[in-house]
Amino acid sequence: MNEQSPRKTYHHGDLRQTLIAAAEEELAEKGLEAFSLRGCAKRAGVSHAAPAHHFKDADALLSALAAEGFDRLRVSMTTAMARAEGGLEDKFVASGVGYVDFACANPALFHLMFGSRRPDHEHPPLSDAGGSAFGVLTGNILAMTGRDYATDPAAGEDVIAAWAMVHGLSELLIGDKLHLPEGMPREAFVSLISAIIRRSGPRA
Amino acid sequence: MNEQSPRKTYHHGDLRQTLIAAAEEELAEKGLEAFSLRGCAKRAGVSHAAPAHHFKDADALLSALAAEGFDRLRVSMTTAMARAEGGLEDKFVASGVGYVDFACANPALFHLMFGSRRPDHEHPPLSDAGGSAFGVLTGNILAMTGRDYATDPAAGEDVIAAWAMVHGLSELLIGDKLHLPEGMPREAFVSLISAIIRRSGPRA
DNA sequence: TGTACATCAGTGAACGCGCGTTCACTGATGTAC
DNA sequence: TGTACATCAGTGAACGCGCGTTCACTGATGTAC
Repeated sequence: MNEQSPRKTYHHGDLRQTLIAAAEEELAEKGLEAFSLRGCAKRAGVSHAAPAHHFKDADALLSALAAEGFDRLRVSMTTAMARAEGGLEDKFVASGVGYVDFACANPALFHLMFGSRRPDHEHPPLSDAGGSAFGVLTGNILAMTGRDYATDPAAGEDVIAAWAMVHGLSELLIGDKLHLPEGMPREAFVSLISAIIRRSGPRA
Repeated sequence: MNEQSPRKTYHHGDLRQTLIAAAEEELAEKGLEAFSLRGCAKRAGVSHAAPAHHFKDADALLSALAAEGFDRLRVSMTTAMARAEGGLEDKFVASGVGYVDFACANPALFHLMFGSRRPDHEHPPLSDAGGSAFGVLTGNILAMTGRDYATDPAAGEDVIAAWAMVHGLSELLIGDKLHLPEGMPREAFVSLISAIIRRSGPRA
């Protein structure tokens, strides 16, 4: 759905979801700084006043997009785990690679999710999605150490260390701060970040 | 120098530096998304056309501010190291705490330095300042392992691991993603992040 | 030391732009009877 | 099944706003002689 292909009906049908997709495009191309509701409406092929029927303002649209981002982050982590061979630690490392891969594939969205105060992170659809992604990490720590983050304060250090490591890798890669060899093969890349993520894991 | 206290002379004297300070205020209060050159000029107490004599555009001003940020980041790291007691590893950990402290004290500036494409990171004043801060980290790795990042590819993993960990901690803390206990004493905070940073350090 | 003049730094009015918001409207859909 | 009506979703013109940019200007400073 875009401005090139005008709709046949007066009503759109699924403008809400179309606007979220348009917002992702807008964000990826213009960045958060130049993001505008009018731009999203144009991409969705509707008049600039139409979005008001679905989202109170730009921040509400960005909140919905961020929630979708957290869902996709969770899926990226669990998919990578499901594909991984080996033991619990290998699953844990794979989930971290999934986290980093998501960030590298969706830099602007990742930035919205973690580096912006525009989405309302207290709003249940968003906080729930964030909590579910976080749950993948705490679940892995629980499986490896037997310590439950929800009830055992001692699990905190393991959880923070693992999260900070994958998050830092993601941010530095997105910001192109790590000058990795040009055209580094995927295999070597995964091997490098896996070794680093493993280092952040719970103590044996 | 601000709009409350009008200058006595027609010429400002040091508008360039005043504008950088004003830009930092503007950034901290409004964020990158609402940052404007007119706002900086107003804070500096000059007409909105005056900055053009010192900076080509807003991005040039932000580049100068980012360079200053990297200088201050480096100082935060080296100061923390100088104060630390113990061996090389303790110095290394202290430099990481200095990194995290800088980020927490200057969230908007940190965001400009690492999360924005608006500053020109290739411009020598900025890339040099960034390189110097990075040099503190590689210097510590060299001191601990004997491996020189500049010449020894094997040092890369240690450097990336350490940087990613402190950077990830910084971002998560700034974004208020880690729900640390309310009013956690400084000592406990330092102890927690020190343990985590130590985990990312070079292998014994 | 004075004077003339070039250059520099800051002013303030004017401009066009894209933004969010409002509003009366219209076309489409759903529901009561 | 048909009709009347309420509600919903999208339109397009209008608004005021702050933005960056341009421009002729003016006051201050530096320099040549």
